[in-house]
Amino acid sequence: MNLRDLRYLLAITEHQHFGRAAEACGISQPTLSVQVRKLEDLLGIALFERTSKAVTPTPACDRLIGHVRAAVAETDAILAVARNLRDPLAGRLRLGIIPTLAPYLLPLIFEPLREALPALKVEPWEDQTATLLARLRAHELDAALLATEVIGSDLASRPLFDEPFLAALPPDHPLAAREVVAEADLAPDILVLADGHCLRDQALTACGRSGPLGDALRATSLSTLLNMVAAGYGTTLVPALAAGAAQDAGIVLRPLAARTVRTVCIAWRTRFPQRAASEAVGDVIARRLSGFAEGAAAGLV
Amino acid sequence: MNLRDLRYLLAITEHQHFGRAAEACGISQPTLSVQVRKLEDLLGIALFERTSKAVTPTPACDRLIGHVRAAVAETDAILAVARNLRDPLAGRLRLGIIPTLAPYLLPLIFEPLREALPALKVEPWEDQTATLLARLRAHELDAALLATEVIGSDLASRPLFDEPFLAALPPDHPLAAREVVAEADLAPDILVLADGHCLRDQALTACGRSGPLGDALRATSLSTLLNMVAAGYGTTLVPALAAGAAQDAGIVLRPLAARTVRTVCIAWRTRFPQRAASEAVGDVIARRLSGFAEGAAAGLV
DNA sequence: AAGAAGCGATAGACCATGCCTATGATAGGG
DNA sequence: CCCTATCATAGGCATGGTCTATCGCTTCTT
Repeated sequence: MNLRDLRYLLAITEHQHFGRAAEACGISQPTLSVQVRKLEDLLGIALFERTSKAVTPTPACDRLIGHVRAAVAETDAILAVARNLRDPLAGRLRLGIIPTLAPYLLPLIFEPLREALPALKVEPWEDQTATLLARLRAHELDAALLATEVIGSDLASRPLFDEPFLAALPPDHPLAAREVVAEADLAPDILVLADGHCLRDQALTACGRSGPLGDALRATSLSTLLNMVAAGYGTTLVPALAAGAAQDAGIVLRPLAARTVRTVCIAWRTRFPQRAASEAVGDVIARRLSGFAEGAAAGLV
Repeated sequence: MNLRDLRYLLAITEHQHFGRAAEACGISQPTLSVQVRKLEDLLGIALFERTSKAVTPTPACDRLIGHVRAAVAETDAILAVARNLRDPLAGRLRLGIIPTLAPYLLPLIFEPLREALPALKVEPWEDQTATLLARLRAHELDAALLATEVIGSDLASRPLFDEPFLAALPPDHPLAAREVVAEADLAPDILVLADGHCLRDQALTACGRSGPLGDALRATSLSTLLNMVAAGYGTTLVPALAAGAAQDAGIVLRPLAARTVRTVCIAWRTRFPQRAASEAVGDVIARRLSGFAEGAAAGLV
């Protein structure tokens, strides 16, 4: 059975006339006759009572016509919904973001995103890198903002901007007196996040420390970590986007001698059909944060 | 858009695998790939994310799939309903019956009809001949039981059985003493039905009367007419099927000398597609009433 | 690390089917 | 009695759905 034939059927019931129904369908009258005859043969029932005067639906046709209308309406709905979904920059984009980035980056990009991609509903999801990648592979996320390059044939990534690290010191810390702090100087009393945070490894690598650390020194969130530093428990490296939050907590920030940065990337499945959406989101973020690294590294107290 | 493609789409979402979905659809895998690709092009959106490992519906597909299921379900419903309607001796038959026949014939044929045509739902409709014919032509009835032959190229009819008339007399009427009553003897004080009833004209013709009649003598139903006769207002001719009702009313019945009958016919539109149904109903009625005329005309008190 | 296997995409050939124009058959009207 | 209107039929054409064979890619295995 063909949807086209169902539309023909509706046209005939509406016009009660083969010629005019055919015209309404944009086909010739013989074609309409043949197709309706075929449909009648297929269904095994007569659908219309033909006279040279009028064409009347049979009782059987009356019984069927409701379902016919419903079927045609549903297919029209398919087309209509598809038309609305056609814009690749429309719909929703489930965007994973690592916890050391989300609270500080999101406020900056919400408004630009809404402005540049009004039809795209970006749904943030905060989790650590490994979890984000797993969810990305499981199709539970469409893209993810990470501070690490993504390797693997099924996933691809693209750098968006560099985020400098800053030395975070208690106000009374000896290093707070310096204009610039060397990364290695932070090593002795550095505090880091718990396992799983990419920031933890990046901080340890930057300051050249690799030995074991006491459990008490592992904060579960950057916010907690900042509070611990402010309370004098030690020092740490903070990503520049969190500078404001760090200063609010009463922390002294200093540029790093080697100007260490981490690169924020957007990652997606290579087969992701709405790739244009994740590309566009990446563009908006990159543009919003262009030049951020230079300003952040230089312009601090 | 094609219904077949929608079924393909459902198969893929179910199996998440082109090869197995193709097998389930009874087509080859390349065909399925091509058709789905065409559907995606038509809709302008990607429906599946293909990997060598898995085939995952896109969010857009998730949005559409409900309508797809509904459309396919409706077309399946069309096929199912058609299957049920295919048997011409199934479904409903709107059967018009004249008022002087309906109350007396219907009790006799209901059970035989149910037995012979269990799938056919006969829906009786009681009206006078002219109205029945109009409704028949307007496709508001499928067949009609009349006491007149039908003329016209759009309608056809077939005799089913002869129904004798009987003389209906008040118990104390002079004619009640006779074994057989001549039709013409009823003329002087005959009572007839109101205009529009075929029985009215038939009774008047039978007894040879044609002059004007008083308004008071025109009953609006055979039941009322019988009560009027029983009350001594006059005489009439009753169709034999109403004999029982007449006797119950206290009327004396006598055979007629000329054995006048009326012929009950079934009428239908010549183009009526379910003609087999009306034919079958006619057969059942004719069989049930075969030999009725002889018995009714002879076997009365 | 290399070969094998599984999977979807592509190419080219075939044929079913929907479409058209021209014509026929039938009924109704001037 | 012809003429018109209507639906049905016939034959030719083109689109498009289907097949088999093959490719490209990924993944598993040895």
